[in-house]
Amino acid sequence: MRWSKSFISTLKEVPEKAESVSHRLMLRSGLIRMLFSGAYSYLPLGLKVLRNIEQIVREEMDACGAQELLLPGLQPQDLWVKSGRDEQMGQTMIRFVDRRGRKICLGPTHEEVITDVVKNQVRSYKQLPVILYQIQTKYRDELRPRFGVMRACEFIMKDAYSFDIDDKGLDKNYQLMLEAYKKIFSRCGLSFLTTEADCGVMGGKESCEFMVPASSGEDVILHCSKCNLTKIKEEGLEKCPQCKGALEEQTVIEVGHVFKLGTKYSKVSNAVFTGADGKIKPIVMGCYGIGVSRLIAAIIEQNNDNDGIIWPKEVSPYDLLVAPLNITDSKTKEVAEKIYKELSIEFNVLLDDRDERPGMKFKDADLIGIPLRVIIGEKNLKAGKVELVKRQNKETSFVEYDTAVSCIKKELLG
RNA sequence: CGGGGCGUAGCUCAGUUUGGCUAGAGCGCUUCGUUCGGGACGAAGAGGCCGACGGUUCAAGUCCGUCCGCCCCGACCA
Repeated sequence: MRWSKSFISTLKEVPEKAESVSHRLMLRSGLIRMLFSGAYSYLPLGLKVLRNIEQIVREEMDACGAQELLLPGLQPQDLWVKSGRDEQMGQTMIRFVDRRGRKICLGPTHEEVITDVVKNQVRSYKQLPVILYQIQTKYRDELRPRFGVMRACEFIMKDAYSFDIDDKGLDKNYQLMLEAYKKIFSRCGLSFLTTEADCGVMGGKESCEFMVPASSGEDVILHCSKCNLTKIKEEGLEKCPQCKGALEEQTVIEVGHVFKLGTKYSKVSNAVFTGADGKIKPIVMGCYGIGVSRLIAAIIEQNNDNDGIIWPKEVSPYDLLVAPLNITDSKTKEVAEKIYKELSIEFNVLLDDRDERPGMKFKDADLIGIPLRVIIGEKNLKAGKVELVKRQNKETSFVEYDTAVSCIKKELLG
C-alpha cells in the first residue's frame, strides 16, 4: 500500500475526550473513529489489525478441532424467555417488535441460539463431542460505554461452544480451550493472568477468566507473588487465603472467559442425545468467549511508548514500512520503489511515498507502530546504504542497498 | 440511573464572569515560494446555524428555561 493513496489519517494532537492510552492511540493513529458513544467505525488500518487477531483466533480454534459457523445477530426473544435469561438480561438486551409483531432482540451472546441449532442436529452420542465457534458482532446496551472499544455497545466476540456426552468429555474440551486461549493471547503479544471467576448470569459450575494487566482495566484482581494465587478482588481480604502472604492489587482487562455450563441450557431447551446404553441424556456444554475488538485495546495498553503504538509482529497492520525521506530525489525513489515492490510479493508493506518532511514521516511511523522500517535517505544512499529500524527499541542497523531486500526478508522471517 | 465536567472551524482551545459593531488563535487543509534526518518558514486563501429549541433584551457565543450529545466517577457488566 502506498501511503499517498491510503485512507490512513493520523492526529497530531491528543483528542481531549479520550483518556485511556489505548483509546488515545487508536484515535491518533487512525484505527477507529466514534459514530456515537459505544459505537465505533474501524478505519482500514484498524480493520487490518482486527482481521489479524481474528486470523490468530481462527488458526488456534481450528487447530483444536473447533469448527466455525455463523449464527444470526437477530434472535427471537422467546428463546430467552425459555432459558430464563430474558429478565436477567434486563435493558442490556436490545429488543424491538418487527412489522409482523414478532418480538426480536439483537444477540448479546449466543448460548440459546447455538443450543437450539445443536439440539436439532444431534441425535446420537456418535455425533459428539463437537466444538463450534463464531466470530461475530454482539449488541449490548451498556449502562456506561467507555474507553473506546474497551466497553462498547457493539463489539466483536469470538464465542465457542463445546458439546459432550458427559462431564469427563467437558473437562477435556475445557482444558483444550484453556490451552488454545493461552496460545492466542501469547501470539497477540500479551502478558496475561488467569483467575477463577464467578459464573454470573452464564450459570454453570466452573469458570476461568483471562486478564491482561493494564492501567485502564475495569477489573481489579489480587495477586499473591509468594504462591501465585490470583483472584478477583474481594472486600476484607488482606492476606493470601492459601499461604497468608501479602496480596497486591492489579487493574486488569478481561479479554477471555471460559465456562463449564453443564446441562443448564440443554435441559431447558431439551437438547438431548441417545447414549450407547440407549438412554436419553442432556448434552453437557461449555462456552468460551474472547473479546476480539477489546483485544486491540488490550494489546495497545501493553505495547506502546510515548511516541505511539508498538505492534507485536503478528497483529501489526503491516509487516514493514518503507520510508524514503525525500521522494523528489530520483535515486531515493528508485531504491524505495524497488524494495517496496520486491517485498510486497511476500509481505504486507506500506510505502510512505508522501512528499512530506522527514520529521513528519518519523512521527507518523512511530505513531502507527509498524515493527520494522527501512529508511532511505540521501546521505546513507551515497554510502550505498539504507537504514533498518526496529520500532520496539529504535535499534538501528545499516545494510548495503543492493542486499537490502534479502536482509529485510531475513529480518521479517526471523 | 445518581454525582461531576464539557459542547465555539477537521483537531486543540481563547472569548461567556461584567450582553455591545463584521466571532478569534495555533495546528491541519488549498495555492505559490524558500526548505528538506524528528510534526520547518514566509505570503495569500478556504473553512463557523458559537449543540438544538424557546425565552429575557434595543442587542445573546455570553443571561434564563427545556432538550440533545460527549467525557469522567459510582452502581452494573459472558
